[in-house]
Amino acid sequence: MPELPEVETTRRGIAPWLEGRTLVCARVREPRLRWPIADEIRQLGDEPVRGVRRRAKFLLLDLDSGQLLLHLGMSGSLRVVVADTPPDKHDHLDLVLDSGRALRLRDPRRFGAALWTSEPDRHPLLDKLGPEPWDPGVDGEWFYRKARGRRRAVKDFIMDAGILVGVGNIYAQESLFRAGIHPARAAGRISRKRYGLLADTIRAVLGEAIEVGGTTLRDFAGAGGAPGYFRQQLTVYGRGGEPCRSCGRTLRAVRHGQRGTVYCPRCQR
DNA sequence: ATCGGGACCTGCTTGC
DNA sequence: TGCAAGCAGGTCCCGA
Repeated sequence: MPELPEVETTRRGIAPWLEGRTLVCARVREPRLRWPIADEIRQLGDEPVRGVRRRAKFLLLDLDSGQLLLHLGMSGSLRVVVADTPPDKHDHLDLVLDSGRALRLRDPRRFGAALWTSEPDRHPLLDKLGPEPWDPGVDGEWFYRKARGRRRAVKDFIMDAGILVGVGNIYAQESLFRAGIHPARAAGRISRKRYGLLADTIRAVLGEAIEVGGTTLRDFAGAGGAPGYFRQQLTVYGRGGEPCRSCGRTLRAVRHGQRGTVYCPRCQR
């Protein structure tokens, strides 16, 4: 479900309910997520929430004793609920607040995570991450240098969180279409100029998706339950076999690795 | 060093 | 209508 725009939409939705409030306790119903829910989280009590930030697709809750990291994986979502609301089958974790509300993590596939670090922003999983798409220096020249000698498909390259964070399967396809780049083209065989366009395009696509509250697929909704509206702006994702909105040619759907990929064989080279 | 593939899960859609 | 296969937004880790 969540790519960067969905995570950022979630962050904006939950932050006003958390910041300035005190976390009273955590209730763990199912600790078996991608990694077991950290013991430190179970033992939390009476800690003011100093901030709710995002790094890549992690949500970071800054507390005085350390930092709680939440990842939504493929199917995770966060809602703010009245604390005694009966949990759904897949509601694995509640962070109970002094306001009588709780931040509730739901994740049917359990690819998500709830982790802990006593050193803010220094969890091992954060250390290997590349820059955010909006970080200064992420431009055509930067991509071009990073891609030197690489033969792998540019789609895989831009989805590699060690290179750049925040580009998942939906927005990789959308960005490559808008930039006119074939998803299977070798990363090392793209010019500075085209990478410059791609860098701008990735920021534009992600930015537009954040502005409209992300993409609603299946059951994604923001923290308040409102759907995201980027779905209406998807140009290639999920449209294999349908006509290209730019040239009319039939969009091709292929499988690259294990992931579906749709592109226009005429507009993307 | 770089890469491709498998693995982790459940639920919904599709096709026989 | 029932059942199985296929597919889904992420990403770590392994072996080649």
